[in-house]
Amino acid sequence: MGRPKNFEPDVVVAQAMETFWSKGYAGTSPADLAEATGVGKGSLYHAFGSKRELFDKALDLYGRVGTEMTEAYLNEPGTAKERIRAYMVFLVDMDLSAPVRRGCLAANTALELGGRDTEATAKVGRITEQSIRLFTERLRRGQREGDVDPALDVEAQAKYLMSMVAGLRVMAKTHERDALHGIIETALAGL
Amino acid sequence: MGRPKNFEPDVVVAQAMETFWSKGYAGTSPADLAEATGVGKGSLYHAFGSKRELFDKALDLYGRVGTEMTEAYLNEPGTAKERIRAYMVFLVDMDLSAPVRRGCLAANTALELGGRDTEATAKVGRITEQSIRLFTERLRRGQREGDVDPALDVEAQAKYLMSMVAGLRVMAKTHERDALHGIIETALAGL
DNA sequence: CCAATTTTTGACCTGTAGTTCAAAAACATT
DNA sequence: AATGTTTTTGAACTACAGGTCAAAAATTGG
Repeated sequence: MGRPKNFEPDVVVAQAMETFWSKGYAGTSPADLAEATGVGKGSLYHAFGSKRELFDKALDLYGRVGTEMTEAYLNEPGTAKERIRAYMVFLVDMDLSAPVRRGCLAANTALELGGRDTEATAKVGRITEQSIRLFTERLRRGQREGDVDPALDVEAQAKYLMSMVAGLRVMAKTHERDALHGIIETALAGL
Repeated sequence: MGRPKNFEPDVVVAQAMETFWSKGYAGTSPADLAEATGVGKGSLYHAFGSKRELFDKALDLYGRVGTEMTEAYLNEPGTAKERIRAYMVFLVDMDLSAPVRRGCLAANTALELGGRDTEATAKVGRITEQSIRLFTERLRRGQREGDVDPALDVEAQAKYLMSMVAGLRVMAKTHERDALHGIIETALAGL
């Protein structure tokens, strides 16, 4: 009962995510969010409480979608190295093909809010850990299947790969496709 | 002639740099800058024109200081690998020992303003290129001195190292010293 | 159709960002 | 000490950020 919502909360969160992604947290105003979602400011506040709470949901969504994509890429047929390379190339190409170079929402948040905003930082930390876990699992599987050196310290390698991904997405703000692809090859030479 | 300034512009730029570094560009208000520098808002505008122009000077200073430090670290006695490792460890430890995790001003700027603000992005790009050049030169020297494989593609390796540094400084927002040092070791295993 | 409930709308409010400016202050020169 | 020059000070101003609220609108149940 009651008047029905004329928007889908999930799609509003997704639209908000896009906006925060493009403009940053501080750079996104309630008016921006209203315009991006097509929902009135008042309604947004009624539904989500505050800009910050909406951002939290957006960041959660980003983490879920990112995890799904990572999982999907890593688990397609191929060796661990091939799949990790494909994943990195995908990320870089995605960054570069977007009209505005927005990088990684989690990394952006870490750099914009990190240190001051403990909750946001913790959330980014969890997203990061999740990615590291996926890399770890994929490398272990590679060891079982024989395409990854059994002596490799997979935990250390996974953290290294995570760091690599973060670095690539920073570099994507200033560098071109060829340079980035070259970095990927260099980074994976040891695998 | 005329009333003398009661502040050193260079010092003010340095203080502004620290503030932007800690709080980000959008997160730093003119009032913050006045407090950090001890100079009245009006005087700041009189001397620097706008928040944006002051930020430009701060970013330039950051680039110069960063380049000097990189040069100093890379050129102390030791092999290329040893010196690059020492430099990375230094950066990470510096990030971690600061009371507030502020990362790298250039990377922060790239992520906060990158894509929208072309001039800031270009400036970050130049700082990045400078670092890459220093890595390249140090690796070449290593080749001459016999501690770096002569077959190594030093340009590609230098870009890779730059990306690594960027990644490490993002990771420094959420991870601990041990993990970061581990990443450095993994990253340098191929050298 | 009335009551109860929930959402929307749009006006409104407080605080601060970013900037400007007029007047006073501090110097050098004559 | 009067003049010209440059800087400081502090108030003032516009715009917008972030958020609140009262009233209207849209629904369901009785």
